[in-house]
Amino acid sequence: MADVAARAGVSAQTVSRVIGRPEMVTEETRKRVQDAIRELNYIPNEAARNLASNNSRVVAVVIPTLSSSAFAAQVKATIDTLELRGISVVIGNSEYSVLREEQIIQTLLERRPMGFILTGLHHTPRAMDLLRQSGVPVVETWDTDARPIDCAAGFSNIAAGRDVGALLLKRGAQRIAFVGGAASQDSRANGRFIGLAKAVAEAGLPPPVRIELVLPMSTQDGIHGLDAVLAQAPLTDAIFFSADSLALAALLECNRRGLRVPEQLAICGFGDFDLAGLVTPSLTTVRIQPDVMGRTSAELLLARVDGDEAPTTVALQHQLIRRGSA
Amino acid sequence: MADVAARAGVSAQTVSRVIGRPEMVTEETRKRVQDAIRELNYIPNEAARNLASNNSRVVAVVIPTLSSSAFAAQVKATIDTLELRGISVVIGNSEYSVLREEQIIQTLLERRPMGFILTGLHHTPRAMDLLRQSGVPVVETWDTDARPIDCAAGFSNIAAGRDVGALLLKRGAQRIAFVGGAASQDSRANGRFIGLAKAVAEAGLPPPVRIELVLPMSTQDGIHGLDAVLAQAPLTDAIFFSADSLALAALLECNRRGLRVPEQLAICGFGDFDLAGLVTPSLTTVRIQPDVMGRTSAELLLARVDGDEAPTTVALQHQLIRRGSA
DNA sequence: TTGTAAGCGTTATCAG
DNA sequence: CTGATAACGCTTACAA
Repeated sequence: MADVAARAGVSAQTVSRVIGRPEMVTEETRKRVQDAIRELNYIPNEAARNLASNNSRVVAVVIPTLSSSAFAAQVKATIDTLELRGISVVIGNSEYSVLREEQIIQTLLERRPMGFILTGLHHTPRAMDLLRQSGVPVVETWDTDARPIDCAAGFSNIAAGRDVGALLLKRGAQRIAFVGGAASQDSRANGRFIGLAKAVAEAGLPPPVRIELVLPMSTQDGIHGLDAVLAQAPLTDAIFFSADSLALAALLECNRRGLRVPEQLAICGFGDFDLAGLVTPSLTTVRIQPDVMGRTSAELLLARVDGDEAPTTVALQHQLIRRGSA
Repeated sequence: MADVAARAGVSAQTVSRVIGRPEMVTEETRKRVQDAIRELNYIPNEAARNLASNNSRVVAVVIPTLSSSAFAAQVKATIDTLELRGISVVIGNSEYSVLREEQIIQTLLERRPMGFILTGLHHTPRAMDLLRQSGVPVVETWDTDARPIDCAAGFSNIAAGRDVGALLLKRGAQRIAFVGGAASQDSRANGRFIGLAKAVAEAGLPPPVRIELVLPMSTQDGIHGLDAVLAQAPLTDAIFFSADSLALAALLECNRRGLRVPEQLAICGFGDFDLAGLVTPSLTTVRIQPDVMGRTSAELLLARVDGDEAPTTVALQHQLIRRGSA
């Protein structure tokens, strides 16, 4: 920066201004400085900037995994939104473990991020302490069924589960099963189960059979879930899978086995993956727009950072997509 | 840090050592300092560390998009590998544009990353200049068909395309078509086409029809590609799609239309997505292990940073997965 | 509008 | 093994 200043015949401070608040500098001076910057290929040192200005221009995003198209889409939208403001995103993978999440939060805190975007409302007490003490804004996503630390941009898994239950019942299902990530690892999936169970209970039917898959899970686990359901409750006439990947695998497996969907077994997924509408029968599912969640959570965080009076919870709506499989 | 030092009755420097090189401090002193750190909830300031040590502990990863399971898997593996060493990953989304990539590289350079992991071997001249001048190690992925800036961890798209061509020909295909991202946007897909065209030429057949899709593309585009091929070359008997998502969409559409795969139309994808083996007929495709690429590129970068004599190019092998669709 | 001085919180370096 | 001192490259705050 000193070199640039010398070359432009100004002080370092003026160079700093040209970079940070160009409008504070005469057009002529500005031009001279910008030329010098270009000629010297000067690239500001962000660490020095952070240290002096106490602003990292970094947002930390912690998700359970990147190998789910929904989380990937969410993160992509977050990155795109923040990139426009010159903010970088650092990603933490918790692998569906709140303990790892805590560890990651602690490490990322060293970068003094402008804020955290977390997945879900459930974290270790220590993680919440760390967050609170540091005073960084926190946006929680994917869940609005409990009180957020600070604010949230998500949807109600319970409501979504209940809607699925209602649809399945309306379709005539009597013995509904649920296949999803273990409740202890995935509280969002658990919320969907709770909603489903509520709808089933209200209809006066016995509680749904539940298969808990150990996370991280693969698409293949959809077949394992199907098998587990059929082994445990052979009369099951409808299965709600907590993710489309699982539902799709199961649906295709049913086709292969000659098990008629939805006549013998109705199937409902969650997430509305790209292929959901293309398989036969097409997959009934729930659309949640992870990209909107990614963008909204970023905007909410920015509003918090700017001190705007941001809403505590942005409730995104899920949408039941009724297709052929249920 | 001063507070911690005071509380532990040592100098700030000793606190720094306990954090950075604990082995240089007596066990007793170390313990005292660690207690003080815990009691005061001290969290080091990474920006100050970066500035003083001239080491950002950040690696920049630039990919075309995160909404492709292959790139997501790659990035996940990279994050997991680097996390172990306390290195954070910042992600840039180029949206398949080398211009945006250049812009992103310039911005990320401000963070003085330990290195860059880029996608492909094709970048703007200015981007390459920026990289060279900054002197950061660069690992390029997804392509080994040209000379890397620094080093590469990828596979040969040309070889993969050629293998697909050979398989399709062996299967009896006479009129092969290719559907993939526009060559100007996706040089990797272009490589696959080149390989395919080579195999076809060697067999003495007319060059394959080629449909270029504008990126970013959706799964649905697989159907558009299929339609475009059939419109342009109705006698086509085999299509090579540059991504499984496209191939899967097309395959399912063929099923719906009663177009028999592979009898009337053989289909080959690329990437071996989760569902590839589950559809009927199962999808013939090419496996490339993006997770291995993500891990390997990270390791290669670390080796470069450590000054180890790392190989210039790590050639990962693709694997033809012959299934039912071709 | 521009410049000067004083940090920002840490690590490198050298001395003890 | 531990401590003192001087950076690291920039921005804030104030002065001119």
